[in-house]
Amino acid sequence: MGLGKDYAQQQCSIARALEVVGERWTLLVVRDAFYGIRRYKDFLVHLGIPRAVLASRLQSLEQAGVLEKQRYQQSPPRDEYVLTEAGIALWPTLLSLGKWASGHLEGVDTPRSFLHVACGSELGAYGQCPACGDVVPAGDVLLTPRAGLDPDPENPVSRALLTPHRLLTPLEIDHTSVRVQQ
Amino acid sequence: MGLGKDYAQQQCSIARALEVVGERWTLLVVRDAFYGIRRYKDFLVHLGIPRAVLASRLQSLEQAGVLEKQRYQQSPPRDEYVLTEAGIALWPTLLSLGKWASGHLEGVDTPRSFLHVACGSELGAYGQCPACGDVVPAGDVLLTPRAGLDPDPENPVSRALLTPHRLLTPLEIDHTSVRVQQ
DNA sequence: CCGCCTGAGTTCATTCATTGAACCTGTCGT
DNA sequence: ACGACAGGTTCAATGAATGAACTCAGGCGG
Repeated sequence: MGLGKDYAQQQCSIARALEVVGERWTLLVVRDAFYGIRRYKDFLVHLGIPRAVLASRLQSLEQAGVLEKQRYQQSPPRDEYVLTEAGIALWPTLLSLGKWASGHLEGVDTPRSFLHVACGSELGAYGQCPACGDVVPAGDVLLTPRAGLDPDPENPVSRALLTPHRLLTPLEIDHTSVRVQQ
Repeated sequence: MGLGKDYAQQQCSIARALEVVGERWTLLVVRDAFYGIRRYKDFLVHLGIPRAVLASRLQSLEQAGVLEKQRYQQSPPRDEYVLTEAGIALWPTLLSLGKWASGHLEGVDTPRSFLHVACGSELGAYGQCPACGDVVPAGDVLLTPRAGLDPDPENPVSRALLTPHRLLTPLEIDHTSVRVQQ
């Protein structure tokens, strides 16, 4: 991002965080990684992001240690992008952003719930489970669509997200008859 | 920001949040507002942001209901920008961003601590006080400089932030002999 | 009353980033 | 041999950010 070489900024950890995840599209890529999206094409289809920008964001997230490339087939060689431990640690940030928008912006409905997979209760603002009281790790969060979610039926990734789904587990996507027109 | 008219994005609360606070500089303006900065000139001096960009960000934050203009003198008429309740609700997001950078990025030291003003203990990742156990509201957080913080002595806002300071309370800034050269 | 100062912007040319479309590359199935 | 496919790169056009200069209204000192 390059906020300049100013002292105040380089020293502030919030500014440093924003240099890594503050660019346009970056946090949406990370969100999708939590949702179980792992492949270039699936990010492309789900986000509607220009190919060059996606390639650039995946590369900088990898360099920052947020995502990691993992080979999922040898030939042709294909990699998928998986959240590292540092990437998974962004979960509270993403959750609090989402909770903020649902609670404080006009006209934002909440088309998905984040539930504690063990007990089914909806997470609080800090990611804690109101029933158990504990902070729920991202892998134990169940992403569940709610009434009002209106996905693009042409979009196989949106369709796959209609099924309740644990964060971080790979999404099963039906790629038959999909053209990426971009 | 305008991420396009895609359904998946418009419906996702994280994407909606990013449309409001996801642009370059925006979250740093909000951070400074938590630090007690309220005036155009002080944001300018502290952030080193271009004037036009600052004016545009302050305006969109006001429109989004994150900041509110308050008149602090009648003549000449001067306003300051103060966080609304919705703006204050961004505190968990900012804190988790900062904690993430300190904990998971290379070479990020933590030049400031966030302490619970009542007991002096340092906040955890979710803004909770490890001693009291409760989540500390932003107004009860004491921002404290730590060893290694190396402010620009020419910058009166950086200087003012050397004193431990409660979030959200206006910063007292010595404006004598400051030139804004930009 | 005059000229200068201050805070809070606006204007504008230059530079930089994003966009969308087209193209490229290695491999596979047929 | 041929097309499809995943995962990119290239490139022209557009839009946003930058930094410097300018504006404007209201004090203030002399």
